[in-house]
Amino acid sequence: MSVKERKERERAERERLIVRTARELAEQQGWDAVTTRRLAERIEYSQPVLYSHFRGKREIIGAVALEGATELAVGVRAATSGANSRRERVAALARAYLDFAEHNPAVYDALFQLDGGLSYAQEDTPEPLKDAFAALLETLAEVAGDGVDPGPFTETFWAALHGLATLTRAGRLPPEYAEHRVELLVDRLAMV
Amino acid sequence: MSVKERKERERAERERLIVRTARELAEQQGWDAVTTRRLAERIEYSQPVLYSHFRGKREIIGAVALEGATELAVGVRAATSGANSRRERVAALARAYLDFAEHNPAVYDALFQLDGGLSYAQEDTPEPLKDAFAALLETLAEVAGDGVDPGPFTETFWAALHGLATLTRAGRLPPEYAEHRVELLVDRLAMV
DNA sequence: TCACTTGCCTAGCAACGCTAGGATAGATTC
DNA sequence: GAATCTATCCTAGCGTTGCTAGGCAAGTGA
Repeated sequence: MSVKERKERERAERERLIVRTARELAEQQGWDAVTTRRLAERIEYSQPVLYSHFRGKREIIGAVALEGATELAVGVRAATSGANSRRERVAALARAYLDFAEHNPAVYDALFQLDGGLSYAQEDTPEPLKDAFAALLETLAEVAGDGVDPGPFTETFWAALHGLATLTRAGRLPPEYAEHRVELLVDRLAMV
Repeated sequence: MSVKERKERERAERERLIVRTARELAEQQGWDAVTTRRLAERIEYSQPVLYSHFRGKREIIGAVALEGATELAVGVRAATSGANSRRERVAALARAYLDFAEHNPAVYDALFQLDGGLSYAQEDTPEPLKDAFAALLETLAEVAGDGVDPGPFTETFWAALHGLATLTRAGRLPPEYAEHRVELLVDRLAMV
């Protein structure tokens, strides 16, 4: 049975290779450059191999998104755990979120801009996505304010961060006041 | 010379037809369905005719975006002009913005999600885009708060609205608390 | 009437996502 | 050790995309 196990291991390894390569390619040249042909060439297999691991390009994007969600959650928790006041925690959360979006634009797109075939905000939502939201909720719940439901409050704060992240990166917002905008968000939205 | 004038008129008319048709098709079936072939068929001309008006598909998206920017500005100004208090004006602005995004998803995408080849937040930014931002600024400047630059404040508020609009429509936010989220944004961000 | 310009269409290119079907290499059986 | 069977992977190709070259025909001016 060890032959079968070895093959399964190799197969899993190749799947990780596909996701990693897709991510690298997307970060280097954008998702438009991630074609099935180019991706296949980079992993040194033929195109149809991709389809033995994923239903299609969409599912590959989804796999990158899930990887990103896990990292985002880790990043946010790491940033907030080092802060001592509620105000500092919220600011750290905002900066960690925007940093992630800035330094991993392709992954961020896979998560929140592109169609990766994932379901959001539902029962069958994949665990990494739920957990990323939970990471935000943990810090934001304590600054929602009296009588304000932490869920919708987190959603609103998150939406604001998402707007800043996407509009800034798309060149729709001038970069000079970036820090000022974050301060505004933290000081006004959070009840600290 | 009247022959030449007639031809110019007809040409301008056909250009409007292209933009209008692209917009209709995009609203009906999404931008993915707006292929040059389908678009050409709908306007009852051949594909290359499109390229005698626009450099490519991107520029057609850009044209739809500019049309949308004008309408968005009109909508926001109409909504705010009917409100009597600062609080009401900001709330009306937020609702008008989100209504526009909800009822014209394809146009909204052309404006803020897709690449229409337009430049934003710069000197050479097309007038309709500048004016749409100005429409937001007019109402939001009066609630920025003491010592807060209205520009970055408007940018921040806008980003929050944009986040709500896109995440809601993409199914990333549950629809049930939509109104609650708007209230939060208005009550907290604006100094009313 | 003839030349010329203008405007449009047919046909085709390279690249896309995805798939059918055949070849080959390895495991299993006798 | 030879034969068969299975699983794995590749070649080739389909239909579609954005975009363009080249030719035809209708209308303009001499």
